[in-house]
Amino acid sequence: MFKISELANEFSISTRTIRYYEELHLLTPARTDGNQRMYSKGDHVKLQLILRGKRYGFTLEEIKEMVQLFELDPSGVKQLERTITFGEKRLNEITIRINELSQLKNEMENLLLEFRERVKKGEKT
Amino acid sequence: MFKISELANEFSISTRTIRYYEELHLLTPARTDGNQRMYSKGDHVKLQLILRGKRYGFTLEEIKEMVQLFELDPSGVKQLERTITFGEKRLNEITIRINELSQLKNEMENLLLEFRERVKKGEKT
DNA sequence: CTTGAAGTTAACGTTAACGTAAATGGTAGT
DNA sequence: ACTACCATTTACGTTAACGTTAACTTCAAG
Repeated sequence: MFKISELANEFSISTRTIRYYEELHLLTPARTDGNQRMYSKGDHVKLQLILRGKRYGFTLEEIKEMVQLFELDPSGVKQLERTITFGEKRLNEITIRINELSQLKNEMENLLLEFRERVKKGEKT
Repeated sequence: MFKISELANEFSISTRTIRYYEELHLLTPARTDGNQRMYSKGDHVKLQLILRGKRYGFTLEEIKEMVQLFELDPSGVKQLERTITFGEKRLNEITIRINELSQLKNEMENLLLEFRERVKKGEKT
């Protein structure tokens, strides 16, 4: 169990941000006797997912869907199948992103090689 | 050479967006006799880079630096070395992102496997 | 040479994702 | 019980990244 400031410190975000995620129903911590938020290990994992999602430009709304995917315990098979379909879509998007990023990486690597060549020649002449 | 609406259509963005990128000095198209914007092949490439950068959550300010990296033709060796250093930093960031994304991909794949197992069992009993 | 589509600048509007401040309540150590 | 610090809600403020509107100009087709 974590207090809000503990999470904030660990992830280097503000408590406001964490409470904001609760406003959007991305997190739903339990409360203590005195009405203070108590975050479980599961909340901790969810917050990690949220922050990771943000780093790839997903909106909080999109992240909400992904987080819900991780917390769902669908009972009916119909619901399960819809969940799988949605998950596969997300997975495809992510695969595309990985490929694009790899391409960008290659472009930058080539660019840097060119530059290093130029430095060499500049030094030798 | 492209007109602004041609670029907008090709990339499915608004002309306002393209002009906004010019406000931020991300693009600097030439002008026709009648003061209309004409985009070169180089501008076309830059716009691709900008949109790709956006998909990974980079801000336009950050993208500006990356785009400038691609258009720089540094003459002095000192400047070249600084450019390389900067490029290497960016490259590291991108590598980290690729790794994180791959991890997320694995997690989702496992999740989907679990779900598919559950569907199977649900069908068989 | 007119006419409609597409271009221009300037300026104000909008939304997501928080920041910040105020007023107040809870908690832990002495 | 006092102190210092953390928590709470409410509400207004801020910034990036455009959208939208207005008032006009330029281009291309007939």
